[in-house]
Amino acid sequence: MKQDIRDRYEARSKIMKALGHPSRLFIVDELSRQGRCVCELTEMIGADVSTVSKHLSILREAGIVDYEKRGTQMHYRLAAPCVLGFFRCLEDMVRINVQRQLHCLQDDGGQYGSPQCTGDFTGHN
Amino acid sequence: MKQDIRDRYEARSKIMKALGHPSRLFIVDELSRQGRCVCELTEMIGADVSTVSKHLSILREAGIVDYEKRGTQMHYRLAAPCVLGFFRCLEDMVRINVQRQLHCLQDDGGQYGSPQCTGDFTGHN
DNA sequence: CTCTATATTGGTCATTATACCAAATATCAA
DNA sequence: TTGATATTTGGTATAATGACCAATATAGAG
Repeated sequence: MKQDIRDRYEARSKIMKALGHPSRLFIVDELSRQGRCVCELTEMIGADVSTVSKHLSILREAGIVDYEKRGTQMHYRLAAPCVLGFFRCLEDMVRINVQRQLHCLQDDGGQYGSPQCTGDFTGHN
Repeated sequence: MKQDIRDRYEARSKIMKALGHPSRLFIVDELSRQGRCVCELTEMIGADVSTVSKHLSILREAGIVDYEKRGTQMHYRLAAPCVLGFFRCLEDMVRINVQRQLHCLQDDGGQYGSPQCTGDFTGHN
């Protein structure tokens, strides 16, 4: 793969990577409802404030969130609302994956259009 | 955060994580045009075949791709076309991020609606 | 059956991510 | 100025990723 093309995918994957953590997905979801300070998000997530602050810096760096200083606190908000469009797809896929996994406990599939049953959810494949 | 809610975000983030790698984003993009065997994708990416095979297993595990055995080769195809909807958003964000970075070299921003300029793209902040 | 082409899996190693604590910074109140 | 609150950054230990090579499995050709 040529370098410029690789760079393109590199830049895109950085954004996907920023969304590839449960706490960060939660933050995006929460900020889509309303802006929040670090302390509020920390409270909701239940991790150390430094951990949450670092998650926010990753989201900032990816351009997904924005912040504004308000007195002693930082008020974060969603900067790229288009990522919310991902959520519907994610939910659908999670649902389908669960069905696939259940199905694979009975049928070992193997073709297009039916479960591949190659996952490790059975503990043995 | 309660356990069941955490599990929800965990399942979603697994899918985002699967898309958080340049080669895997490339694979999704390529498979959106046409199905491909591992050997073709390996050729295009230019990595070891075992590396590409592992990338494909991650995409399979996330339910993003499907495969079918065809003689001695495995024919992969896109199983979750909805992820293609992410690409437009990614491209827009990459463009905006580049602009933000350029702008930050001149203006140090700091408020909503303007660049945050907190990234490390300058090498010193 | 044997050889070749295609894929996957296991092993190893280097790199990156993540979590927490401690320390530093900044703002506001007293 | 001092103290309290909010946030970020540095340090460190641990876990997860990612890349390659080697070994294994499978299908088709001869």
